Amino acid sequence: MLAKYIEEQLIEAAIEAFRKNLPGQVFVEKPENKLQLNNTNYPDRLIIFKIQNKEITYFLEVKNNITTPAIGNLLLNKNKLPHPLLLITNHVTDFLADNLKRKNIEFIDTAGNGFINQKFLYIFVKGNTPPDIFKHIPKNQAFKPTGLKIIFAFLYNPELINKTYREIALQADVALGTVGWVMKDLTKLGYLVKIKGKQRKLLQKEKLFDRWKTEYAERLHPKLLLGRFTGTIDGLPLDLQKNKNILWGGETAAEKITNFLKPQITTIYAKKEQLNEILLKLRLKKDIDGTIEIYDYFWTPKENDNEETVPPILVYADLAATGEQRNIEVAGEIFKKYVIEYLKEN
DNA sequence: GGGCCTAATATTACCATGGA
DNA sequence: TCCATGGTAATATTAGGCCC
Repeated sequence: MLAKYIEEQLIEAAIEAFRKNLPGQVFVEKPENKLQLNNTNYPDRLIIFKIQNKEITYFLEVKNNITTPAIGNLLLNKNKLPHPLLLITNHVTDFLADNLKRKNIEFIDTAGNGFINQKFLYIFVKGNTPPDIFKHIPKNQAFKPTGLKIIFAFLYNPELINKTYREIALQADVALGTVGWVMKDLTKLGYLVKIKGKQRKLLQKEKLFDRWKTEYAERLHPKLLLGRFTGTIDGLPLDLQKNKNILWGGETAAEKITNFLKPQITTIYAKKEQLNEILLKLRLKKDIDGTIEIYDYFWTPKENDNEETVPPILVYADLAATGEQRNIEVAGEIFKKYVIEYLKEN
């Protein structure tokens, strides 16, 4: 989550830059009252453009940087809203501008680039560079890779929230000191409170998950990739499955859960130390363009967990991260059917 | 591409506190 | 007093940018 003052600065700068593209034609209003939206955690504000006696209302989605996974999340969210969604971001590169345009995601950035596609107004500007002040915006510890591991551990196993820092560090596979940083951050951001003296409680789980899945895809998921391979896979090695050391993920897991998707990429999550054994058993060959991806199995499975796929929250995050329309639709189904269970407030 | 420098991030080791 | 726990300063590691 961006700090509020940075978010405000981004909005102001982007609007100002956008105004310069159309001098004298744009008026902006920001309603004072925060909106209450059913079944939607964000965005929490809207913006009204008045152009040539016509008016359009947008919900705002503010991002420091926009990436493929973030685009996937925007596609997931934009159809839930009663008004169109306007992305405000630091900088949209030429490539990204074309990509957003193709996916009909409207945006403006601090450099003056933008894409507006309404019946009475069409604007597409790209190629401008942003001002220096927005180049380095600090991130919260909670949404750095180790923090993301901890948040996942809490969402996957809610009981962990009231374990000791040492137990949390062990389960999430991070250092003890990291837990302290992350807990402090989550409290500061309003996702964690202490009740009845010592009990901890996770708040706004859906909002936290929404943020997690975006940051996971951008910051942790790429780090977990152990390699890409080619070969033919008929099934997972049974002995490794029994020990819960190897699971299907991504599109492959989505296919097994929903039967809707025909996977183009085979995704496997496995313990790093067993990679060589897996490659031998499945006869896989390293290939940077291969369609079999193996990721590091970074969490600790629950005792009673006997699934052959990774937890649905991870399947959902993996699908959203691809930014592919066909995966986004299946991700939506998985959310309604499975993910929502993990996000219930207790 | 390699070497260097710097900043960001993660871990380790230690300290303070509170309860038994 | 001892031990478990939460908290944090110091240190190590990693990543990214720049120059040659």
